Amino acid sequence: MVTLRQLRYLTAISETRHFGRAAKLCHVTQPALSMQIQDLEHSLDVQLVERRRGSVALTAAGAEIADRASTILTAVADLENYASRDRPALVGPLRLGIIPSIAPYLLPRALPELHRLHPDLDLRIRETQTSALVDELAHGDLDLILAALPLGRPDFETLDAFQDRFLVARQAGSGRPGDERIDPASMASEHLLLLEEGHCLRDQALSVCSSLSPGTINAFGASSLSTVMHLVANGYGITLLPEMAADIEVTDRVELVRFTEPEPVRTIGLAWRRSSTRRADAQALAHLLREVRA
Amino acid sequence: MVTLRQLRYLTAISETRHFGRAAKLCHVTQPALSMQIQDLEHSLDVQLVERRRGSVALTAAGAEIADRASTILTAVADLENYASRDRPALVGPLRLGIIPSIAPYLLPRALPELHRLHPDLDLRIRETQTSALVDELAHGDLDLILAALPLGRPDFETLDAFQDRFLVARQAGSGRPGDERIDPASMASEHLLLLEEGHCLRDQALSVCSSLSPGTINAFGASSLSTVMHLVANGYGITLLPEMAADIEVTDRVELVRFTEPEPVRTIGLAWRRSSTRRADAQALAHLLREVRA
DNA sequence: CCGTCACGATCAGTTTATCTTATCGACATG
DNA sequence: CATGTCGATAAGATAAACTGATCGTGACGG
Repeated sequence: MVTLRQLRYLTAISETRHFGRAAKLCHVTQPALSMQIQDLEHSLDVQLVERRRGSVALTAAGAEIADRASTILTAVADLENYASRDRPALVGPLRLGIIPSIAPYLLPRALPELHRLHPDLDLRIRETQTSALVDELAHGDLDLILAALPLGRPDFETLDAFQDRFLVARQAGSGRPGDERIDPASMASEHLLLLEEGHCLRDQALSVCSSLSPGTINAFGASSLSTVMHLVANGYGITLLPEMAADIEVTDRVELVRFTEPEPVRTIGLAWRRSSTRRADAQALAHLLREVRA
Repeated sequence: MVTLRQLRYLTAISETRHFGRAAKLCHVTQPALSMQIQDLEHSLDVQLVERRRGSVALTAAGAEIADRASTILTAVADLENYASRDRPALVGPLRLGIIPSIAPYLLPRALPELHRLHPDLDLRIRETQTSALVDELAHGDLDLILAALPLGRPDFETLDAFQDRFLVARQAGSGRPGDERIDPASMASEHLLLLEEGHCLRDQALSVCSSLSPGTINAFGASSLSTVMHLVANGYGITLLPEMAADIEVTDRVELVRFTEPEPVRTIGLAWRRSSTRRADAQALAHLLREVRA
């Protein structure tokens, strides 16, 4: 009979590729884990692990089973959390993922408030790009992510927090006086600086300026908005700046111009696994985010 | 710590609403089951079952947890089956659901052949309407269903087996000679006989004859095609007959007329849970079904 | 009003599962 | 060839789970 314990041990093997370390991960001794894996192999009648000199590897079947096991364990974890579904929101551990184009600008304002209003919240923050956050959320390594929506994941539930305008940032004094608004279509001739591949902000900026020919795009994307803005300040080009970053990234060597109506925006919101029970947390957090932004 | 055993026992309670019978279902004694349920309630810190005089009922939380438990147990069962994924197809137990407008016409031809070619197949057939089959497949009570596609379930994988033409069946001699084909739009004035609500064939017929006003539809749907055809034979109206039923349902008091091009068809195919490992079975079965139809 | 029944809870004792510690054997590496 | 790493195995301890007997409560019938 397959047990959850066996599945847990198998996923530990899958993560560590090492019996000893997997055992430590599961807080048991190595023989205990070895035996459970053997039991699992016998009850499924398939070899799951290749014990080779030097290192272990999962067989094809082992990888597939480990993958399914991981899904099942996440479902069980969500079931366990469901019990405490009507506890007050924002209490206890919460693993929150945030994309890099939000975290540095929102956290300084949100964290003090969050700590003041919800002192019992044990927040663990992870900052990385959307695709990694999505994977980790699906896998159960995160409880909630804050990113630009939509994510296109039917297994997630989402909640819009607010809209964030895109502005054009250019070197101070480089614009003709009097042109107060910029038409996205008119940006074709400018030198647009962008983040490197993988940042959703890059894709959003490109879709705002869809008329740009690929040749005018800076091939060497920067890895942080801060770097991009320093380039802008020194006249290397222009960029699209999310409004929420304006406070922090804008110096007096840079000026901001709004787009013509309808102004392009990105929708910032929260997402969680449908099977998890984080709606209350998401709603409370979204409310707080709207507050600190105002 | 939640265990699969506890989840199994809970689903048994959910199905039987009775500790004793649930225990029998799980092949344990009642105290064993009672204790596991109590353990589960303690580890989730929620009351799952209301022990009332006379009968037991699940609490709201209990119902939700039982539902999740059932999903998890299905996933585990599929994981267990995955091990034997590359065994020969159509061997061992296979629970197959078939809709009523297919089963009586295809089974007489398919079953002998199936038995001849796959003597080791232990086939259990369930015949009921699509919606029930879909629920049972999702729940893990069936392995495969044969129905009119699409089913609109992203958690299912499907395989088209063949197309089945719709024909018009009317009382013999009731048509004007020489009109060899019927235009779906021209059926507005006829008296269309249909199966009762819930049969997908009824909905398909209605969509073929979309121009029909609701008033001309027979309000008292029959519960079997056979009954409908007897009504047709006696001049009570006409009906749409799937071509595969023609052999069996058509007598010399009934005549069939084909529709004008493009002839309306239904797509018959197989569906299984994405997480299960029934593609090989489905492919083999679809192949055999195409053979016996030819 | 009391005996009986149905049903879930509880208890005691046994069986089974799982764990730990100690050790083995195979294979590297210096 | 000594040493270290790693997974398997063995023996005994501990924990989990089960059975069979029994209890307590409420329903029902005479």
